[in-house]
Parts: sequence; C-alpha cells; structure tokens
Amino acid sequence: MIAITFPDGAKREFPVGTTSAGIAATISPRLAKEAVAAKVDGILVDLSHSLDSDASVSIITRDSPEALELIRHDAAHVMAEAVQELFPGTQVTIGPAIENGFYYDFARAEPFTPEDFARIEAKMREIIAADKPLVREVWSRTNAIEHFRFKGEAYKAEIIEDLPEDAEISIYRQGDWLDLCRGPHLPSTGKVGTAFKVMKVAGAYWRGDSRNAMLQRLYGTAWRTKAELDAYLLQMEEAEKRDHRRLGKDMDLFHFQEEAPGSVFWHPKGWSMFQGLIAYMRGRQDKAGYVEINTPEVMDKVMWETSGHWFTFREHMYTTVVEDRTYCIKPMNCPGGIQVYNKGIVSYRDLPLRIAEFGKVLRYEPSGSLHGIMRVRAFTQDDAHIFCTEAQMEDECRKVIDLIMDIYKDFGFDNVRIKFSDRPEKRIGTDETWDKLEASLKGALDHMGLAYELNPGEGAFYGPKLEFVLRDAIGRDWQCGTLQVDLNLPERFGSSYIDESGQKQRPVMLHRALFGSLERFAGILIEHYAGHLPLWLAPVQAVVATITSDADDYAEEVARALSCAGLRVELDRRNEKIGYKVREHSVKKAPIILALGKREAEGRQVALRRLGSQAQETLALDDAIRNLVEEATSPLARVAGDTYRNII
RNA sequence: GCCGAGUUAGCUCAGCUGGUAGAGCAAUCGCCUUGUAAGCGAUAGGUCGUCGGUUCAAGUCCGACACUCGGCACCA
Repeated sequence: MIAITFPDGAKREFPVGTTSAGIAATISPRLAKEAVAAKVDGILVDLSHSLDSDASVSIITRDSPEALELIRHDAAHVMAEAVQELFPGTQVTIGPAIENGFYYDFARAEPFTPEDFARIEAKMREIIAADKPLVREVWSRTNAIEHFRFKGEAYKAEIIEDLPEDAEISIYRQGDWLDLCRGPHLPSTGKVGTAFKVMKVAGAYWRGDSRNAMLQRLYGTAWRTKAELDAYLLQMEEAEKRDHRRLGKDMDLFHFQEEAPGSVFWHPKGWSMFQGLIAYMRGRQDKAGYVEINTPEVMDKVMWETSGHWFTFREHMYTTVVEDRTYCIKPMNCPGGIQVYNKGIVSYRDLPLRIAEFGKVLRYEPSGSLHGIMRVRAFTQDDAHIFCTEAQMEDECRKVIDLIMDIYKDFGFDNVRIKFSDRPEKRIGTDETWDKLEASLKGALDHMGLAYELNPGEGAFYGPKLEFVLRDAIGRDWQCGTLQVDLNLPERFGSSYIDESGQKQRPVMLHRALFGSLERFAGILIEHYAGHLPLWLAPVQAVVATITSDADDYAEEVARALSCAGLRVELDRRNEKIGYKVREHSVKKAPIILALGKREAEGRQVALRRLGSQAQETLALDDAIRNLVEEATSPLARVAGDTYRNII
C-alpha cells in the first residue's frame, strides 16, 4: 500500500499501481467525471499515470488553472491531426502550449493561407466532437525512429535521435493519429472544448536556427470557455488601439517614409515629447553628478579598428568613403567618449568621472526586425561613460542601478527584471579581465540584494552587461537600460589616471544607458500610457476651445495666461460646435480641454475637462492656472541635487 | 535577412470573374453662434508603391524590386 496526501491534508492508503484516475474516482463520482489530470508532488501527470510510492496528489479538473496549459497543448495536437488529414504529406515537428495559446510547426512545400484557417478549425471541431481518448504508450527508441522514418516524418525522427540515451520515448495516440510527446495530456480530445481559434501563420526556423529550413508555424489561441476566448480577443483589439504607430499618427508625433526605412521623421509634437525626455534625463544626470559632452558622428575607420568594433560589429556599421579615406558612422558612443577622457591628464582625485552624451547612433538592422520607433536604424541613446578606479567600480554600478530603478518609477514602471549577460564568444580581452569584471558586476547586484537572471554569452564584446527589462501596462516586456563594465576599451585607447603615488593606472569604464534608446523609450511610453501621457510630458498640455465666438477675446487671454505660466497651449477658436472640438482634441489625446463660452467669459472662469473623463469642473481662471502649473511639474523637481565641481 | 500577407485621395477603407476609379472623415468655400467625443450643403483632391510583361484593353493577371504588417532570426 502507498500513502496519498491530499491538498486538504487528508491522508489515505491505496494499492501500489493505483492510477490518478482511480484516486479521483474514490473521492467522488463527480470528480471522477471532471478530472482531466493530476498533480503528483507538484508535477502534472496524466490521469492514467500510476503511482507506486507515497505522494501528495491533487486532482486537476478542467476549471483548474493548470488545465489551461493542457487544453492548449492538446489543441496543438488536434490541430496537427487536422492539418495532416487536410493536407497529406505535411510533416509535423513540434507544437507546444505558449502564453495565451499554442502553435505547431509544420513542414510543407505549399504555404498555408488564412483561407485555410476555417477548414482547419472545422476539422479540429470534428476531432474534438469525436472525443477520441488520448492514450499514452512507451516505445523503444528504434521502433519510434523506424515508425516516423517510414511515415516520412524526418523531423520527428530527428527529434527522437537527439533525445538523451536514457530518455523514455512516449507516444500519445488519439484514434488513428499519434505524436511523439512528453505529455501530459487531457484524457480525450473532447476535453479541449470549443473555445479556440487558429490565429495566424508565420515562418519559423527549424530549431530556431536561421541556418535551418524555414517551417510554417500555425498559431492558435485556446481557452476554457467561450467567454474567456472572447475576452482575450477583445484584449487583443484593445492592445491594437494603443499601438504607438497608430497613436503616433493620431497624435501627430512622427512618421516614416520609404526613402528612410528605420529612421524617424519627428513632428513638432513628437519632438516636444522627445526633448521632454531628454530634459528630464539631463536634469537627473546633472543631479547625479554627471557632465555632458558631444562627440562626432563620423570618424575614421582606424578609430573603430582600435576599439574593436570593426572586427566584432562591422555587419551593423554604415561606412562612407571621401577623399579615399574610409569613415564609419558611429554605431556606439564609447570611442568618442574615451577621446574626451583621454584629452589631458586625469588625477585619481577627479574620479569617478561621469561623462554623459545624448549620442545619435546608426546601426544597420535587418529589414525584418524594424518595428515603428521601437526598433530603428538611427536612434539616440542617453549614454554615459563612467571612468573610475577598480576600487570604485562596484559602488558606481550600485549608483547606476539605483538611478535606473528610481527613474523607471517616475514613469510607473514598478516591474523591472535584471538580466546578467556574461562573456560572448566574439569578444576582446583576456579571460582574467573578464573574470574580474563579471565578479564585480555580480557583486554589485548581490550586495544590493537584487534578483537577476543569467543570460549566458550575451555580453557586449568589450565587457559583461546588465540589461534592465521593464514590463508595460499591458504586460509586455521591453529591454531598455543597460550597464556594462569594461577594462578593454580603456586599454585599447591607452586611457590612464595618475594614482596617489604618481603612477599611471588604467581606469575602469562603465557604459550605461537608462532609457536605452530615446526612440524606443518614447514608443514604450506611448503604449504604456495608451497615449495619455502625464501632463509634464504631453506635447500639448491644454487646449483652450471656444463654445461661441463671443468668447474669442477671453479665450485668447486665457491661452496667453497659460502660456505665460509655462504651459504648452493650443487655442481653438474655429467655427465648430464644442462637441466637435472635444472629440477632435480627445482623439489627439490632449490631456486638458478648457471650454469657454459666454458664462465663463463673464465670470472669468474655465470649464475644465480631462482626457478620458466626461466630468467637467468649473473654476476660476487663476485657480485653474495655479493647479495646472502644479500638476505639470516634472518629477525631476522632487529629486534633490547636490552637484558642484570640487577643485582640490 | 528568412516565410507569409499587404500597398487605391491627407486618414480609414470599398472596387466580384480585366472594359482607363468610389465612400466616409479631413481640406477649401458657404450656411449655422454652437454647452462637452463627429451640425448641414457645395467644391476640390488619385500617372491605384515602382519598373517591366501579357492583352485590343490592367487598380484587377504575371514577374522583379521597394516599403509596411505578422512571425522567425537578430537586437537598444
């Protein structure tokens, strides 16, 4: 007998070999019927799974959160069967459950088209209606390989061949169709339900490697109920509405055109926001003891050979030849920054030296990777290079991390993940140097008690890096800030400082960007706020709109007063109804509309309306100005600054 | 870069199986003086992404290229 512990703490004995289905049956007939899987010592297993030792067991029904993953995984299998039935000759590869749904990668010469989706869905419904039992079988390796080879399933055979020697090869059978799969699965196809949809088709490389064949990936979504599916589809539509490319048009922030793929044409309003971000960051950096410089966009190729970019980053670099001399357009700011440091003699007393640059960099990015202002070929970094002694390195890292986290909070990003990327294959410098750099960067995180995930081999070519990934209002992750520590570039460019005993020493160089790319960060903010930018950042903070032409003079006075108080204002005296004006400015995401009619003009008042609300507030003009000025204050104002240069 | 889909007026889109383009909004002009997310009328606006081919005839069929979108790969 074995002892089974249930989630409520109850303990009961069962014969060895009892299946999880059997256990469910002893609890209640209802549970026996509703059970779809079980969790044994925290691991999800099939209902047919038999237990031969003591364990804690909970029964999973279709309503359990764990069931969702099974439903999706099974939906992938059902889709694979449907596709193979409809399109004979199609090879199956892999098909996992993913966030919000599932996919399956197929190998087929003919492309799938969106017109096929309905047929595939219909066939899937047939398979689900047939409620075929899903039966797990364990096959021998040679049997399995032979079986799939014989069926012409080369990819499946390859997967099995690559499984570890001791791996158990399990096959799941649903009627006549079967697939190699680790499982677990629902007891029958009927349990998948009908709340699913084939969403899109896309290319995907076999095993995620661009050197391999391109497969066709069919994406689907699946949920427990129709209501959940509908909610998901609605959420997708909502996400589309906050797409920064859509809002960029609506709000008249920027545009793109064919002649400059991957480069932004910033319009006045977008540029206002962009400059607002720079002003904020400049202020924060100033208060954190940074100085700011600017360096050339175009420098001789020799500079990039010295830095190592020419050998490790060349495929991303633009070059130009004039007077038989080859120049590179900068893809990074570091070599330029080092030149400023190197000009003159630096004493240990001057360190740490924090040198910032809002540098515009150009990188060739593959055409398929471009995406609005989030992924472009020309972008501005809020870059800085901190030169310090080895002893100061860890403390400087901690200061950067503190600053990053504090700045993200100003934009409402509380969920920030840190990724630690260590030495890549393509790199410069000795292993000893890399050991030292990786250790101190990790040390900074450990001493701050910050959690991080490892990202092996993803560091910059000159040093290990931290990446700061933030999650936006609708749960998407974006990599923004980075912090890299580097001893290699100072060495290559011969940087030095004079220590206490008058000896030349090599400084450490920290590369850091907090927003990362201003373009990307602006895009993230647009989507994060769904266009409802905080007042301090909004390109137009208030629109003064007249209701009748009787209020024209007063409206002009109000607009002028707001403008004099430092607010960005638009005056709308057009001959249109107030409802029309409200709609138009709301679509453009103006945060505040001040509607002025005869009543307001006579009482020297304003009727204030906020974006996203239908409420109106009538208040005295002077109060309105005072409130708005207060409300439009940059979060920069709350940060204490203590910066002066101490000449010793 | 790779796979697939798309590109028609400033914007959003229609145009079936080929017979030289259409709507709504925006724009301009006029009427309306307007009270919180689209008042009414008139006018104007397009070598249908580019280049080439098939055809008596191409927005429509075929090919190449460019760009965009969805993924993959790459990445701030």
